[in-house]
Amino acid sequence: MGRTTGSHSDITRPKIRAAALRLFARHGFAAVSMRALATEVGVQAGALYNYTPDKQTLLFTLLQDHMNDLLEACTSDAAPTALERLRHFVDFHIRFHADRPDEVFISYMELRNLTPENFTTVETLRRQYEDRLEAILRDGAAAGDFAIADTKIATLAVIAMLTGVNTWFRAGGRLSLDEVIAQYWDMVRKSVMAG
Amino acid sequence: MGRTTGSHSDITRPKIRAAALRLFARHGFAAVSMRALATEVGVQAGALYNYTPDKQTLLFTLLQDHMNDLLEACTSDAAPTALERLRHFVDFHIRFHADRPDEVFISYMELRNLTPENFTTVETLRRQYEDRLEAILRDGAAAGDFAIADTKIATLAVIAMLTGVNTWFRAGGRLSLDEVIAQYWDMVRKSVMAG
DNA sequence: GTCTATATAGTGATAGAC
DNA sequence: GTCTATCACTATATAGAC
Repeated sequence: MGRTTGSHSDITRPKIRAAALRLFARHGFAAVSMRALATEVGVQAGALYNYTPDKQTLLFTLLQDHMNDLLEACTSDAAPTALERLRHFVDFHIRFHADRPDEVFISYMELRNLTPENFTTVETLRRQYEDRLEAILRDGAAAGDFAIADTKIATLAVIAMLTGVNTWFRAGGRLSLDEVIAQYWDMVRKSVMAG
Repeated sequence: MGRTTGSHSDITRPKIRAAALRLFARHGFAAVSMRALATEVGVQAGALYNYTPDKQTLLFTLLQDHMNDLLEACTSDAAPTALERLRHFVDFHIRFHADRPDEVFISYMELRNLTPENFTTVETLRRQYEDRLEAILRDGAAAGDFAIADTKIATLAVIAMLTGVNTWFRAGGRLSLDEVIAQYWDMVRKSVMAG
């Protein structure tokens, strides 16, 4: 391939992505204008449309990519027991989400700003992630290690608890991420354990 | 007092409140125009300004009222043990929030659309509510009934888990609210209990 | 208290020069 | 690929008639 002869695509595209994540998380999708986004990137508003057909697609791409990253990173743990796989899930979930506060925030707050079709797509991916945890809980319950009345509710309860870390955790704060994970693991483990 | 001679204040004010709650929850504060709100109420846009000085104050009032209602309803339980007070808190929290899905949704999603001063006010009220739960957990830990590494983290973990019910629970669904509360109480109780 | 009309500013998206 | 300029529309908030 020849030179890019002045193309800024490789530079501008990631800058748009980073600026959109930051601004959408800070002010909300509806409150961020394409002009404000362009200013943050350092281009004029019209130039953004070389990278996205419209504002909606820009939001959808951010959310879809985030969910795909999550599913790809959430590898099935090879551990033999459900308890060990649950421990791995808790550790993974907190770490992965703590690393991407803006993506996580937008993924929860801006779902209602997706078109119905785009919402369905993202929702399907989210459901797949929940199913990974539910499978662990069901296995543990079947083996008699866990005492869970309803695995679906337990799944949602655990994920809500773990994702809640993002609302307050800041690196360099009173507690390290390892300490936080240790306490959440203690609480999650006890909450599902049998007698 | 005399007649209201044609005043619609007693009718229009609650209609504005109800319409704002519904529309802000459905589409987001920034995405709802004063015109759209007026249409939902059944008046012209200008008439709304007889009831609120601006859109920001309208949002702030909704959130502030919600937090005040929450703090007023969350009466200190007279139960002697921390375990019983915790059980009361779990039951109260889930029921109160299940009754007000729009208020709860807006209170979490639209905090960033408050001015800094208004945000601080609402945040202070939210902190007071968290303190009610933290006091229970601290008492239980001091009595040796609970095994909690850090009461602040445990407080946030439990509240995140309980509030998560609102993201999926719908009256008339597979499970009754009583069944849901029973399972969440089981998980919360186990998660904080000692040995 | 509600209306109509309006001031002032901003919106997403497009066209065409370079 | 980015720019300038622009279209068609919408936004919040206000003024004054009734």
